[in-house]
Amino acid sequence: MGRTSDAKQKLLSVAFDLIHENSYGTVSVDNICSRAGVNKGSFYYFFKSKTDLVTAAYEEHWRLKEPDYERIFSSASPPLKRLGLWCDYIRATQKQREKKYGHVCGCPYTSVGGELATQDKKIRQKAQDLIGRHISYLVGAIGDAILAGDVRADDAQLTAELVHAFVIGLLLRAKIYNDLKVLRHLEAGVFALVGVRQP
Amino acid sequence: MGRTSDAKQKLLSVAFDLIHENSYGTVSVDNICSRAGVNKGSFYYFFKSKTDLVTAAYEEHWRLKEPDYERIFSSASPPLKRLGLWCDYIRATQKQREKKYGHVCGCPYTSVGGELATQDKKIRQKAQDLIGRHISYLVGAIGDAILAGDVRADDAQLTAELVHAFVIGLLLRAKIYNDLKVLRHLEAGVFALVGVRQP
DNA sequence: AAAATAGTTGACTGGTTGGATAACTTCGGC
DNA sequence: GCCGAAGTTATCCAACCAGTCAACTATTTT
Repeated sequence: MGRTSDAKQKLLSVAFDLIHENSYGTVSVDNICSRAGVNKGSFYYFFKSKTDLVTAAYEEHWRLKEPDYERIFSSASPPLKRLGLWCDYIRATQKQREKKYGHVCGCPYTSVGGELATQDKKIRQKAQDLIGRHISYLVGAIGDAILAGDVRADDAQLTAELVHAFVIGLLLRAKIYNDLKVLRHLEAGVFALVGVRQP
Repeated sequence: MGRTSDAKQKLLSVAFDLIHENSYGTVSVDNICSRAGVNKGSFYYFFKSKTDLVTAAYEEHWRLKEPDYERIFSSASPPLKRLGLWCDYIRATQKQREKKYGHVCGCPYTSVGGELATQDKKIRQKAQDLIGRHISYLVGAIGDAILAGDVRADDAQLTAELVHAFVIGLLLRAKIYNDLKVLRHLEAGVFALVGVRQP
């Protein structure tokens, strides 16, 4: 009952775009509202603070991405293949965003997580949460690779964390250099970290 | 001639601390001035903008750190030993800053570089510049390791870039998790990336 | 001691910030 | 056809923002 609206969805999507393209600190609630075509009063009807909006926007973003992760990390593919598909997916996503935003923008979760880690507990926790979900997909693939004997690594959780660190680091480099060529050696690094036996 | 002052140095050091502890976006010129005990008029006597201050503060910070890098990467030590010393140095620095700031703060250059990569060209370029100086030390050590046959890697520049990506990624993880334990496996990752032959 | 230089002061500007609010409109269910 | 829930609107605010400025003071050179 009552009237319906797509304002909330619009705010979530615009907030994600604007903050990913710029940064949390340089995007104001006014910016988000005017780009979304929503009044500020409506904004505070749906969200109790800027922090709140951001955590919701990132949660929503992951919700939309998760099916892709399910597909990529499906046990239909052999474990090392899954890691390769994941690398391809990251490159494709970054390429598409570069086109959309006119800039390489790196990893959305760790960008905002890093920016606000020391200042906003809720955002830091949401970043941890989303990172954890990524890592558990990696743990699955790396664990299977270990079982299959494809790989020198022996601790799937630890190795997944190192691989994740490498990938977000490479994405950060790509953002700072504004250059997708930085991502050329994504697989090389990932495979070196898991210790693939023979090319 | 004319009167002398340590206000400029004070501003550089306070700006570095405050921005590293928080972020560029949440630290204002007023914050920096009041913590440094300097009036805003004096600030704009020494620096023409906030951007200007930040690039100068990071340049100054590197100037003070460089002697440590000269020592760590001195060819007096065998190449893999240099990488080990570097990992120890990173952990020690992070530990000391955690104590000082009450928080794990990650890599100062890539934090601010990532925050402003899409928005402030001068800061992005300064970040690239400082990263480049770090990497050239890594290239030296990895190049020597390759010559000595210690390592499976064969392209020092490329490998140094991957190692750097891994390290800034791990530092970002440590910041987001506010936990130095994340850095426990720093060497493990670095050595896996360069492909050390036998433990 | 005068002139030139180097640094200081604090009030000021115009615009923006996150957030609040009260009156209003639109709608589904009865 | 009316009631209450859901969403909208315009306006307001105090705090804060980066940056400006003209008057002032301390120091060194001549």
